[in-house]
Amino acid sequence: MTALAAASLAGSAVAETPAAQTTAAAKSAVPLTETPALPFDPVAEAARQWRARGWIEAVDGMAAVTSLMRAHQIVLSAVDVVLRPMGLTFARFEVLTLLSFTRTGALPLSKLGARLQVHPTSVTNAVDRLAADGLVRRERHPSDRRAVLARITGEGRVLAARATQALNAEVFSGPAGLDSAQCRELVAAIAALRRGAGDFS
Amino acid sequence: MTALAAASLAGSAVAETPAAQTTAAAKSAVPLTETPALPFDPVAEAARQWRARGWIEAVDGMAAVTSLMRAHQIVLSAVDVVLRPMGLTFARFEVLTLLSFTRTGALPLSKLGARLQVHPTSVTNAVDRLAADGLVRRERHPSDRRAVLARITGEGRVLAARATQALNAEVFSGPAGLDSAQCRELVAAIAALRRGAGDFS
DNA sequence: GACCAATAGTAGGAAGTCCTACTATCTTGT
DNA sequence: ACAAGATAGTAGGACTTCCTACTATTGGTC
Repeated sequence: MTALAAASLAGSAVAETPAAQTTAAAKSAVPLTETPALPFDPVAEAARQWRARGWIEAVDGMAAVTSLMRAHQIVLSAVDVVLRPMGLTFARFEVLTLLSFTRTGALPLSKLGARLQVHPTSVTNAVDRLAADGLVRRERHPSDRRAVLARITGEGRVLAARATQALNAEVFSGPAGLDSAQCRELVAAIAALRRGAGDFS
Repeated sequence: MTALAAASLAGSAVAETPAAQTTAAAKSAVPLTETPALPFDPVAEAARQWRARGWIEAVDGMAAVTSLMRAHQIVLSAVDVVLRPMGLTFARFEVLTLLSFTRTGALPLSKLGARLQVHPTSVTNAVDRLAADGLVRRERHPSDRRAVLARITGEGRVLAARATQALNAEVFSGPAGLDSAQCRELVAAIAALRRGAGDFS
C-alpha cells in the first residue's frame, strides 16, 4: 500500500497519459504491474484531505511517509526487473556486493547485519539462499564459536560483478528519470531522516 | 536490506553515540530493532566504493536507491509501532482511511488498488483481513457482477479515527525528527521520481 | 573461579509484496 | 448477435521483513 489518495474523485474519468508511460519505459524495461497512471497525484490528494480535516501539523509528515512507501515500491520493482533474470534479489545483491568489497571476502553474519542494517534473521535468510546457490559459503569463525562467517565464492564474485554492472547501467544511472542533482537532493533529505532515526554517527 | 556499506572499516571501533538514540527515542517510543548506530553513514561509504571503482555515473542513483530502501524501513517501523497495538498495519490503515474518506463508505477493490497503487492481490489480502476483524464488509457491486465492494463498518470508522489520530501525533508530526521543510523537500524529490515512473499525470 | 549478562545465530510464525495462472463477467467490433 | 478482448477478483506460491523465543558461547564482575 502506498498512497492515501482521496476517493472524492471516484467518478472522474481516468486519462490514459501515454506520455508518462513512455518516460517510464525508457528507463526500466517493463513495469511489473503497469498501474494505469492516475490523473492526479494521490499524495497531494491525501494532503488535501488532511488539511481539510484540520490536521495541519501532520500534513507534511503524512505526505513524506506516504511518498516514501511508494518510492520504495517503485525502485524495488525497477531493481527486481534487472536482478530477477540472474536469480538475485536486492537483499541478496547487497550481501554479495558487501562481501565482494571486503579484503578477505568474508564477514560474520552479525557484521553483515550491522552494515546492511537489517534484522539478524533477515541475514540468516539471505545467506542461506545465497549458499544454496553456491554464491557464498558458510564457515566457522576462527576464534568465536558462536559466530558464522559468510564467504563469497568465485561464482559469487562473478555474479556480483555482472549484477552490479547491470544495475549501474539500467537503474542507477537515473532511477525513474531522476538526474544526478535530483538524486542528490533525495539522498540529502533522506540522510537527515536516517540520522534522526539513529542510523549512524 | 538497505545500505551497501563498505566493509573496509570492519576493524574500526563502533561508537555508542547515545545522542542519536535519544533523538530517535524522542519521536518514536521504541525502535523495533535497535541497530547500534554505525560510526559512519553506510550510504556515503557505498558511494565512496562506487566512486573508487569508477562507476561515476551510477553513484548518485545507487545512493538514492539505497537511501530509499532504508528510509522505507525506518518509517514503516515507526508506523508499525503505533499501529500494532490497534491490530492494524500501514497497508490496512491506508485501506481503512481511504474508505472513510469516500462519500458512500464503499469502493470496488479495483478502485482501492488504483488509488493505493498496489497489486490486486494485495488489495484482496488487506480487505480479507480487515473483513475478518469486522472493520470492512464485502458486498456485491450493484451493477457489475465481477466487482466486489469493500464497505467500511462503524467499528472500522472508529478505529480509523483512532489510528489516524495516533499516527498524526506520534509519527506524522515530524517523522524521525524531520521538520516540515525537510518533509516537503523529501516529498518534492520523490514526486519527481513518482512522476517519472508513470504514477500519475 | 563461578555466575550472570550480553552477543551470535537459528527456528517458527505472521504479514506484506509481487507474480503467474485461471474464472467470471463486461464491452466492443464486425 | 456473437466472438474476441479487456477487466475484476481469487488461488497458490515465492520472497522479504520483522517478531518472539531459544540455544550456544563469551566475557566481565565479585
